[in-house]
Amino acid sequence: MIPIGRPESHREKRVIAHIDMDCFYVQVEQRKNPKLRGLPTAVVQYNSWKGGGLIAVGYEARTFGVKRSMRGDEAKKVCPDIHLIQVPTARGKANLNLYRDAGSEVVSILAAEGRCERASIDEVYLDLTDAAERMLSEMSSVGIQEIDEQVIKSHILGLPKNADEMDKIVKDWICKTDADHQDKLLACGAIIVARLRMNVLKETTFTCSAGIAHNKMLAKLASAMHKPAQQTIVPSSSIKELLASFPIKKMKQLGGKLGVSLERELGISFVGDLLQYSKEKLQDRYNINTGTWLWNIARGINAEEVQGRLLPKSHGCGKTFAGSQALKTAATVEHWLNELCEELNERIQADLEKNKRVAKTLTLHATAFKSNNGDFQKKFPSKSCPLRYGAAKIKEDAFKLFDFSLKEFISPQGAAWGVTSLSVTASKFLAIPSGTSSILRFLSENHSKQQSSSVDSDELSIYGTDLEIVYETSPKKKTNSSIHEESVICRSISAPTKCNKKSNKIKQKNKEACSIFKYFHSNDASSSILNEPSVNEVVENYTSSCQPENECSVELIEDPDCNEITSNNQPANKTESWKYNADNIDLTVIDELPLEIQNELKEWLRPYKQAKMAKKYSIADYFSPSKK
DNA sequence: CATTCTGTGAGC
DNA sequence: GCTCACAGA
Ligand SMILES: Nc1ncnc2c1ncn2[C@H]1C[C@H](O)[C@@H](COP(=O)(O)OP(=O)(O)OP(=O)(O)O)O1
Ligand SMILES: [Mn+2]
Ligand SMILES: [Mn+2]
Repeated sequence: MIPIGRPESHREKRVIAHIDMDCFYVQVEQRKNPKLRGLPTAVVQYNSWKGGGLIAVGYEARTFGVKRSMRGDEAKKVCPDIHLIQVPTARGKANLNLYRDAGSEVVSILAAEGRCERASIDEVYLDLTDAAERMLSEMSSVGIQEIDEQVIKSHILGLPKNADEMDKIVKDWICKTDADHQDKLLACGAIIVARLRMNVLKETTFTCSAGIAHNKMLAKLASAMHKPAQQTIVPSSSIKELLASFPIKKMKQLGGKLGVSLERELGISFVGDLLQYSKEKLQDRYNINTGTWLWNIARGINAEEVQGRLLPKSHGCGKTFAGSQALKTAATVEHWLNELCEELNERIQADLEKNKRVAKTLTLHATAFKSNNGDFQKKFPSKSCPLRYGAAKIKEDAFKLFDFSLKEFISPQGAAWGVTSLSVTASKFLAIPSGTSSILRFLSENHSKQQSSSVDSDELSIYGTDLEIVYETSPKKKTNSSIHEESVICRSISAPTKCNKKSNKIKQKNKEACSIFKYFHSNDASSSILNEPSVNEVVENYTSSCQPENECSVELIEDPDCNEITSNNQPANKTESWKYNADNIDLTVIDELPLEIQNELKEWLRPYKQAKMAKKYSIADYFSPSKK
C-alpha cells in the first residue's frame, strides 16, 4: 500500500521525471486513423449496452464535459459529434494488446537517458540525475545557451505569473547562471525531458506531459498540472507553497480510504495541513510506515527510488459477467476460462519470445454470489499453482483452481451460485539466462530446432507441458568466488490435485525429477561468461528420483569434484531434493518416469545422450561452431 | 451493468 | 511462500 517511509537526504539532489502520455488510448487510435486527429474522440469498451463504457477521452471531447466512465450514450448526449472508437475484441472479450504495444514503444524511447521505471501502461519515472550532472558539468563554463522551443514551454512553479513575459521568464530561469546547484540540475533535467518528449513525438506521433522535480512524488504531481503536451518543473523553493494548497485526495496514495480518514479524522484538506502534526502523532494514529510517510510528504520529502524496470511483472486476463450474465454452471465457467487462458497463453508466449523470460505462477481470481444468502457479491477465494506452459495445461489448471475455490465457496451448506467475474494471471517471471555459455540457451536452441520439425508448439514447449526446467545459479556469496555454478533439473509438474482446506495450499503430485546436470565455470574477468565457454566446465550427471506419493528425504552427497560449492546445493525446501549418484551416468532414471514424460524427456535429452555416447561431456563441444 | 487491467504491503 | 485489500491506470 503505502511505500515504506524513508526520508531523503536533507538536500535532495536527484533529478526525477515523471512522464505521462496524453489521453493515451485516444492517441493510439488517432495514429491508426489520422482522420480522427483534432476531432472529439473517446475509446469505449463494448457498445451494445448503453453505448459501451468510456476508458479514454480526447482533449477536444473533454471541453464538452465528456468524462471517463461515462456510457457511450451519455457522451453522445453532451457531445453529439463525438467519435467513439471501440477497443478491439477477441474471444468474446476486450483485447488491450494494441495499447500495451504502443506503451512499450514509448518506454523504449524514454529509457534512453537514465534509469526508467514503467509505472503503468502510459507512464514512466526517470532518474536523470547522472545525465543532468553530466550536462551541467559540460556547460558549466559557457552556461546554458540554446534552448529548444519545447523547453521554453515549460512551466516553472513558484515564479511570478505573467502571461506576456512567460517565455522570457522561463528562458531566464533555465539559463540563469547564478542559480543554485539544485535548480541548475532541474533545468538540465527539463532540457533532457523536452528532448525525450520530442523523440517520442517524432517516432510515434504521440504527445505527452512531464513533471521534473527532486523526487517521484513531486514529479508525478507536477506532470498532471499542465496537460497536454507540456512540462512542469518543481524547484525546491516552490514546494511549501505548492503543498499548502494541494488537495489531499489528489495526492497519489491519498485518493482512497486513507485520504478520507485524514480529512475526516484530522479535519484537514491540503497536504500542507499535515505539517502541524508531529511525526510521533502521525505514527501513533496511523502506523509507523504510513505515519512516517505522511510526515515526509507534508514536507515534500520522498526517497522512493526509481526502479529500473521496463516490463510488467504480471500478465492478467479477465472478464466480468454482470447481472443476468452471471455464470451459473461449471460448463459456462469452463468455457470462459478457456477463452481467458487462450489469451493468457498467447501473451506469455509472446513475452517469452520477446523478453526471454518465463512465468512461474498461475493465479485464478473470481467474484461470485450465493443466491440463497441474498444476492450479495462475495469474494471468491483466489488460488495459485505452478504455471505449466501450453494452452491446454493452463486451461486444465485454471479450471481445477476454480473448482477448488468453488467447493470452498459453497461449502458446507452447498447452494446455487453465480460467478460475476473471472480472471487468470501469470506472474513471478524469471529471466532465461542468455549468455553464450548458459545451459538454458543451449537447451532452448536445441529445442527450437526439434520443434520446427515437429508438432504443435503448444504441445512441446521447452518450459511446458509436464516438464519444467529448474535452473539455478549459485549465490556468489560464500565462495571462493570465481566459481560459478549453474544447475539444471528437469522434472515433471502435475496439475494441481488436492487443496488442503486448513492451510489453503494447493498440493501438486509429488514431483518426479531428473537432475540433468550441473555445470561449473570460472567467472573470472579473464574468462568472462560472455566469452566462449572457455573454462573448466564440468558437466556432471546427476540422477535421482523421488518416489511418487512420498516425501523425499534429504540426502546430500558431497560432490567429489566440487567440494567447495556443495553448500550451495542445499535445497531451500527439504521436501524436495535430489540424490546424487556419481556412478549412474546413464540417464536410465527416465525409465522410471511415466511413459508420456519419458518420451518427451528423451526428445529433449537426445543431444546429451549423443554426447554421452561420444564420451564428450563438455558443453563447450556444443558451442563450437563446427559442431551443431 | 463501468471494464480490464497492474502493483504494493500487511498478515498469515 | 500465499492471499487479501487497497490504490492506481
Ligand atoms: N479506469 C480505467 N479503466 C480502464 N482503462 C483505463 C482506466 N483508466 C485509465 N485507463 C487506460 C486508458 C488511458 O488512456 C490510459 C492512461 O490513463 P491516464 O494516464 O490516467 O489517462 P489518459 O492518458 O487517458 O489521459 P491524461 O491525458 O489525463 O493522462 O489507461
Ligand atoms: Mn495519460
Ligand atoms: Mn497515466
